[in-house]
Order: sequence, then structure tokens, then C-alpha cells
Amino acid sequence: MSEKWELNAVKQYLIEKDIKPSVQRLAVMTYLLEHRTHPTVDEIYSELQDKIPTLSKTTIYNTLKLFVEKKAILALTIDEKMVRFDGYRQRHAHLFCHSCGKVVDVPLEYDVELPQTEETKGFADVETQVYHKGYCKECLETKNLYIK
Amino acid sequence: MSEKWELNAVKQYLIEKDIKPSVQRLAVMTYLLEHRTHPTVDEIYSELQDKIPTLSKTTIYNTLKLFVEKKAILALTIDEKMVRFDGYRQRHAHLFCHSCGKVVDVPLEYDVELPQTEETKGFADVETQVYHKGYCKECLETKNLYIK
DNA sequence: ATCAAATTTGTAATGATTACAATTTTGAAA
DNA sequence: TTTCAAAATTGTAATCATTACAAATTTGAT
Repeated sequence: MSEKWELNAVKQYLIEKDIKPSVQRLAVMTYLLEHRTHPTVDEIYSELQDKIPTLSKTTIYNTLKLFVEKKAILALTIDEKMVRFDGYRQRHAHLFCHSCGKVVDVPLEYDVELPQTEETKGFADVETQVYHKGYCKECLETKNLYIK
Repeated sequence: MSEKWELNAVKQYLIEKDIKPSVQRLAVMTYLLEHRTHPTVDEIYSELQDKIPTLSKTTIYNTLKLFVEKKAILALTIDEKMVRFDGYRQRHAHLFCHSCGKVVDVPLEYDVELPQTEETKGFADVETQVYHKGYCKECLETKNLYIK
């Protein structure tokens, strides 16, 4: 569940992505690399508060925004309530449970390409995300969900 | 751009989906069927205010929520700021411009299936959405975007 | 015509995100 | 090491999409 990352490897990764490392940035990136849970801003903030007592939630927002701009992580809009973040860089899709909000990685066998049509011509910097949305086994078993 | 729908056909469609037709519901569904622009709540509300002077934005929210529950329309979470709605029922993917927020339909040649793995086993009622995100030609040509 | 259920409406609350200004840290140059 | 401007961080206040909720209206069966 929780791969371990060397601080220097994380630092190197940030530098590769043209991001100046700082205590806060290293903590956020390390958290994302070690936790494949697609956390929200609040989850990251709560988890890192202990390690960095002066941490501000605005810093988490700033940092994640920077990481996304620099393409070091992915912002997932799978949950309509809030953005989830993903530091995993291999091609994969995501599965979302409408009931508990859990997001899990699922394999994606091939690239889903943007077709070349009149509409899509000239689009640049396209990144593709595949979302599967439904209800997970645990929620179906433990909650009384009315799924038609 | 704007296919025309008979009121009775829309009414029939709502009934098929187990939705009791009302003036408001017919107006919203007709709007979604005739406009493939993936409008937001505000856009739908603005457009229908003239036709229905007493219309409330809460009604738009209620109506869209009902339509989604009954699977008459799709809620797109492609834009992190707000939900977009789609009344088009054929299989297709979506293309999103980060700069202007435009969402356009693009062909999707095959079903993107949820693979059967330990993690995905037991998931129910899964619906798949494919999002392509980038910058559209118009924005690239008319705005000074720094795309690295 | 009556009346309960369903629907619509308006207002107030919620909560994620952003704006912004102040404070702190960093790192190069003297 | 000291200085100082740029960058990064922080806290607070504002924004704005969405939801909660209660009152008003409409619907449809009797």
C-alpha cells in the first residue's frame, strides 16, 4: 500500500519537473508518491500538519497547483465535490465510488487517443483521463443503497 | 448545431425514464436535447428564464439531479469549477478546453471496459467517462497562453 | 370541490477554492 | 557575514457553486 521514497529521489524528481524543492513541497510530493489514495487537499493537509506544524492550507493549494502546472502530478475531477490528486505517472484509469468517495487505480490496457476530426483539430497539450463511476462492494454490502 | 425536438417526443422520453413531466422538466430536457453544449446550471437557468418567468435556480438543480438519478442525462465532472450536463445518449468522449471551458463531443470508437481485477470485483452500476483535456485552437490563436 | 402528495420556489447555509496582503525564507552578491 | 530583493509561505477574507430547508403552489385522484 505504501511504497517508501528516499528524500533525495523525491528532490530529484521535483528538480526534473522544474520545481524548486522546499520542505513543504517535498512533504506534499512524498505524500503523493507514497499514498496512492488520490487524496483531497484536506487529507493532505491533515496528514502533514504533524510533520510541519506551521503548515497552511493555502500552501497545500499553492503547491498542488504548481505541481499540476509542471505536470508532476494529475488533478482528478472524478469527484464532483472536490479535486483529487494523483502522483502516479503510469497510464491507468480510475474507479470511483459514489457512496464512499473512494478512488482506486485500475489498469488501462491501451492509450485512449483523441481522434482527429474537424472539431479536435488544433487542440494542444491534450491529456486523457478515463473514469469509471459506480458503487463499491463494501458500500453495497454495508449500506442500504437503492441502485436501480 | 440545434436539432429540433417535438414536445411529445420529449414528454415520451421523460416517461420512459420514469420521470413525471412538468413544464419545468420538459423545458430543461428539451434544452439539453437541443443543445449539445454541455451547459452548466447557470446557462440552463439563464436560457429558460424567458420561457418560464417564475423559474427558480433551485428547480434547475432539483431537475438535473433527478434526471441524473433516473439516468436520463449525464453529469460531466470534466470542469473542476462546475458540473456540466449532457443529454446525448450515444457513446462518446469529451474534449475540454482549460482556457475557455468549452466542452465538445468527440467520437469514441469502442467501449472502454472496466477490467475485472481484485480491486474492481463487486463494483456495481459502473458508467465510464473519457475526458480529453487541453487547449482549443481558438484560445491558442487569440490568447497568449504559455503552454510548455 | 377537497385534500394530500408532489413539485416548485426563495432564502439561508455550507464548503471548496481563490484572492490578497503580510510575513518569513532563500540565495546570490557585496 | 551582512544585505536585500525575489520567492515561498502563511492567515484571513472573499467568492461562488451547490445544498438544505421551509413555505407556497400545483397536481391529480376521489
